[in-house]
Amino acid sequence: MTARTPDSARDIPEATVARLPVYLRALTGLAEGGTTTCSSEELAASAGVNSAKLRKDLSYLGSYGTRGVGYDVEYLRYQIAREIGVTQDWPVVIVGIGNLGHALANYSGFRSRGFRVVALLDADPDRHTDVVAGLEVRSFEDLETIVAEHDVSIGVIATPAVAAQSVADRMVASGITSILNFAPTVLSAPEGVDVRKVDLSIELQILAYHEQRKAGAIETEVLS
Amino acid sequence: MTARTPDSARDIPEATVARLPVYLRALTGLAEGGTTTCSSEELAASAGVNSAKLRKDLSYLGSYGTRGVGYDVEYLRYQIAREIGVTQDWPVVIVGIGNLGHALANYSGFRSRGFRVVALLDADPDRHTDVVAGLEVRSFEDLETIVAEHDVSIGVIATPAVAAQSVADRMVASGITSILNFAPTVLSAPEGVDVRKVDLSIELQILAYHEQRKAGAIETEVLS
DNA sequence: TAGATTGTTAATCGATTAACAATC
DNA sequence: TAGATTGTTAATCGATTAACAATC
Repeated sequence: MTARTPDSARDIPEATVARLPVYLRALTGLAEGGTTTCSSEELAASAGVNSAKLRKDLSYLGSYGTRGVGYDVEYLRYQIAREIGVTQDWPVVIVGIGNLGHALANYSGFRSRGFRVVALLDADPDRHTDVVAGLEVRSFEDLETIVAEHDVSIGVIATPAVAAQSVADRMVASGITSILNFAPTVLSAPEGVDVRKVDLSIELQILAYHEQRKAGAIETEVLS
Repeated sequence: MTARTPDSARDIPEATVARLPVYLRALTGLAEGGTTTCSSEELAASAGVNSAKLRKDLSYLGSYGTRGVGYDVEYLRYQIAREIGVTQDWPVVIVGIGNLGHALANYSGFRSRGFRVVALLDADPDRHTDVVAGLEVRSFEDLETIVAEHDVSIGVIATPAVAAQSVADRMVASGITSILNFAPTVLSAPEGVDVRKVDLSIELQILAYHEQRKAGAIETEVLS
């Protein structure tokens, strides 16, 4: 009867969840470099966070370190991977095989992190002859069949903005419960369906905002 | 002598800055749909946030609404665009013209939001004959010349992870002060240089984490 | 034992939200 | 004036951070 119950994995703060993949990547890097043990200070440095935050984050998962020593790289890596759920294989479908869908289909970082692209779908029949990343581009009409066949729960949307909501609705209807949206539009989805958005131009706009303020500061200096 | 000084644009919270581009997009959508006036409630709905947060965010910029009436869509759109800095044109270079660089170069959302891709660079000479999105792919060696010529302050990195840090260093040396990094690695940059990261697989891992917990919840239900 | 480093506490900081006075 | 909706206040919530007791 210890204080640490196996499934106390319950409420990990969102901010921590978002950093776990970063720690995972850092640990993989350390392991590849031959490091077998590391301190919170070292791991924090390779993940680009401060060590207090790292230790606090890890404390939500359990006590996987050794005081006075640090963390076993391989052991911690496995524990985090298990916590995120990437020790298992996640089948994924990508809808919208334009430039971005093409890039996503070929992105090796998915496969190496537990995601397996099982199908590429596009509404445009002209694309159905294409083979991208070793997969034939199929009709969007095949969505339900594919989701059922491969037990897909994660869908990626890389269509134009106008099509995104109807694709999302159809994904939800077919049984998908997590959506990664690259289309520049806000999607609505029922309770229980997670939607995350990656917006390329928003990141650039945030940089522009700060850049503008830098320029402003210089102007002020020059004028004063 | 009002309470609102034009340059009190000073300290806008980071969380607010990150949402301004979302509001901008929502306003553009409303304008295209023919809406000329909207309430905070309506705008919040199309941006996918709650209205209290929206009003609080807008209050950092100034008082651009009318009590009892709402906001003039076009006026507010302009004010936000000005605040972000996208009323001016930002020249951008993209380094690394693989699948992702290709997609980024062709992404129309950049151009339409005040970003102009002035050059595509790649270290691989085999790619230097390619024309992508109407631009010739040039040698990475041309970076300094291009940055100076077009007064580029924003760089986009879409290279493999191993090359990213050296590309970033070279960008900084050439005068670039904002970097958007798509390579799956943590970049270090000197004080005064902003780095933002977009990591495709991290978003998918966050979804997997939540998906796994849904599955766990179902299992628990079945077992009980 | 002495030195090192974790895991946790508590203080601080920033973000969200509801409620409502101000005001069109 | 009455109704509507903003802009702001204040309370709450969650995230970050420094500091340090626990412990290898």
